[in-house]
Parts: sequence; structure tokens; C-alpha cells
Amino acid sequence: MSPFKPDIPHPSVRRLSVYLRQLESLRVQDVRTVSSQTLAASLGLTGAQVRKDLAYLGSLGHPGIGYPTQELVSAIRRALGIDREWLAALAGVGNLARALLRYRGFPQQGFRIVALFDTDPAKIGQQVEGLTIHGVGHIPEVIAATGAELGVLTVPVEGAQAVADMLVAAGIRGVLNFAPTVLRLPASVSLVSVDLAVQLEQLAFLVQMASHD
Amino acid sequence: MSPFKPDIPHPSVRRLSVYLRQLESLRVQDVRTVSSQTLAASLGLTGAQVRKDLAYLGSLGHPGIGYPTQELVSAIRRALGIDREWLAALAGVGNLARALLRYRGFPQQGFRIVALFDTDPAKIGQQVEGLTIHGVGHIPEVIAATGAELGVLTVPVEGAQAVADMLVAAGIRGVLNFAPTVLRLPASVSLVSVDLAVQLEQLAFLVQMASHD
DNA sequence: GGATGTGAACGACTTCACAGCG
DNA sequence: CGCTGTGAAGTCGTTCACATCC
Repeated sequence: MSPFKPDIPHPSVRRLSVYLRQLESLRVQDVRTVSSQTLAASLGLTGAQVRKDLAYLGSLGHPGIGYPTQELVSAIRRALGIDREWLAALAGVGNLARALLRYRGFPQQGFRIVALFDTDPAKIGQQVEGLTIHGVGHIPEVIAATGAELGVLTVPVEGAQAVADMLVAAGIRGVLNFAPTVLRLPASVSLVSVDLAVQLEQLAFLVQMASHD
Repeated sequence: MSPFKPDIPHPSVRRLSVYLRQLESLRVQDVRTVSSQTLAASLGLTGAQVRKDLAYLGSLGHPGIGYPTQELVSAIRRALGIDREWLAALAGVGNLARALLRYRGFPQQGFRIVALFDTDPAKIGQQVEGLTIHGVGHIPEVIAATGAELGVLTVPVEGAQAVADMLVAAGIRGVLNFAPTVLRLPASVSLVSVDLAVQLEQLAFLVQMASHD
């Protein structure tokens, strides 16, 4: 099915996302070509690191010249699987959900939120950013009707596992979880979790370490 | 200054945060003691991994018994530097900021947001969650007056570096950045960045890989 | 000359396996 | 006997160094 699948290591995948962000801003400035050293310096990395990562995309670089910006952008998008539109459903319509709905980065990268769910009867039926909030009981039909493949979980921690299970049952293929809990999902469903308290704790640790000379 | 600083590796630090979350929920259920195997299984890790991580905290485990929940929680909090209160300032009062202000996990872990900043004249002077929004011009005085040590950046990408520079100039010691850009800060200031588009891209990649058998 | 792509050396983290203790 | 703590082995990722090509 896939033409070739070079099995990109996880750290490289994360960095490719970061390169993409940087390259898109360079492209806007009409920079045609970029060297591994230049790109690396702008991100605080080494040239070798960047070259290793980009080599997973194939041989796009030209010795003595660098990498063509435009082609790199396309190749990274293809490798990451974002050379097409991804439809997502969002469960739990609080402030975080509203922030995500207005976040320009998502549509820019081809992510479109096409369905909203909540358990709160007061919210069900309301419109947010042009989308109607559905009760979680309607997850199956709405997911099927919209064709959403990804689920974004911005519900309180108590309901997270239950709502995740419903999304999975409805055929969702990946979950982005913001609830501070460890979700148990079937292996066939991909999971990325972002725990905001964990991030702040990492920061506190770093600051504390920096103080101890 | 520090009694002992065992230099915990980064992956372990991240997992310690996760253990803490899990242990606190166990403690609520009055579970007095926990084995590395039990804790590991609940998180999808191996017992050896958990033991290695916990060994950085000292010898808290009892062979044949396990680890005392309560003491583990305290030891992890101490190691992470969250055995005290951290004061944070939040710059950029949009939906994401409002979500963070209402997020229960922060006060629970000892993080308190004590100051708000924005550039929008329409927002300056308004109250949100009991805090007054100040103009970014007042960052120096307000940071000094409140004693905030951490800065949370929830501003649009265009203003991120400039606001970060102001926070740094005001004496902030760590920054949690949500803007999708690579911030350049002095080495003395710690930085943790969360790029939401990157997270969704990781998810898309995983789902794509899962489809290719 | 200038910059890529990559084997080889290195370093970091994880897993194994087991001695030792309650 | 169960479970911890930890050297040793193994795996994974990064850095180095250089042959190669325009």
C-alpha cells in the first residue's frame, strides 16, 4: 500500500514538525534554499542532526547548495501524513475547546474540526464557531455523518475514559487527549496526550535545577 | 545549597510527574502501599522502568512490600521542586489563558497564577477570575510586586518573542510557551514549549503509520 | 569551496537478570 | 517468598568525521 515507509524514529518525527513550522515562515520570506546549518542554527540544533532527520525523506539536498525550501515543505508534509485534510471531532466544549477552535494553526496545517460534543444539557444545541454541540449519546451518528477520523478530548478528567471509549466505538482512529489521566485504548487507535500540569512541573524542575548552580 | 542532587535524566523527570498523578489518585482511594509492578501496569510501563525512576529519589521501597504511597508522593514532589508554591504570570488573555486559569490541576500542584498581561487596550483593566489584566508596559512593576517566578505565554505567535523578552527582563526564571515559535531566551531562563499543532501532527503521523499495516 | 549523506564512535536510556532483604 | 535496587547487557538516538558531488 505505501510506496516506501522508512520508519522514521519518534524524535525525528517531532523535529520534522518543528522544521516544517520554520520552513513555512522562510518560504513566506521567499527563501528558496536552506542549508542544514542555517536551519539548525535557527532552532538551536546541530547541522548533523538536521541532515539525519531530513535524510529520512529521501535525498532532497544538493551538495554545495542546500535543500529547496518548497520541496522540503512538501516532503515533510507527506511524511507526516498531513498532505491532506484531517477531520476531527472535539469532545468537551470548555475554554480549552474554544481556544482550539479559534487556533489558526490547525486549519493552516489541514486539520478541520467538524463536530462538537458535550455532556452538559445546557450546552447541547448551542452553536460555537458555526458548529452545533451534540450530546455524547449522538457520537456514533455524528462521527459517521461527518467522517471525522480524529478525536480531541477536552473533557474533565472524570469523564475522559468514558468519552474516549465512545469515540473509539464510533470508529475514531486517533485521540488527542488533554485530560490529566492515562487513557486505555485499543492498540489500533493512536493516542497523543498533553498534560498541562506535567508541563508546568517540568518547568518547575528545570528552574529548581538552574538555581542549584 | 542542595542536600543532594542525583541528576535525574529527563525522561525520568517526565515520568515522575505521571507517577505523581497516578499515586495521588491511589492515595485518595486509601491505598497505603504500591509495588513497582502495579504502578507500571496501570501506566503501560515495565516494573524495572518504574524502579529505576524511583531509585533516583533514594531508597524508599521495602523489599517484599513495595513503596509507601504517601512517602512516594512527598519524595516526588520534593524532587520535582513542587513541594512549595510557585507563582506564575500569564501573558495573553485569550481562550487558552481562560482555560488555564480555571484548570484545577494547577492550584492542586501548587501553581498559582497571580498576574495577567495583554496588549489589547480593550482587555486591559478588565477582571478575569479575580485578577486585573495589565498592559505589557507594566510587566516590570507587576512581576516585582507579585513575586511571580514563572511566565506562561499564551499570546499570538507574532508577539511571543517580544513579550518573552519583557518577562525575562522583569526577572522571570522560567517560561511555559504555547506560541508556535522557537523562543530565544538567555540560558539562565528555563523554557518548556507546547505546540498544539505539533501534537496534532504527531497524531496524524501515528494514525497514518497504523494504516500502512 | 560548500554542503550533503552516512558509516562509525559515542552517549543516553531501557531492559534484563539477579543478589539481597524483610 | 515477594519485591526492591542495581550492575551488566542491549537498544536507540546523537555526534563526529569524511568521502562525495555540484
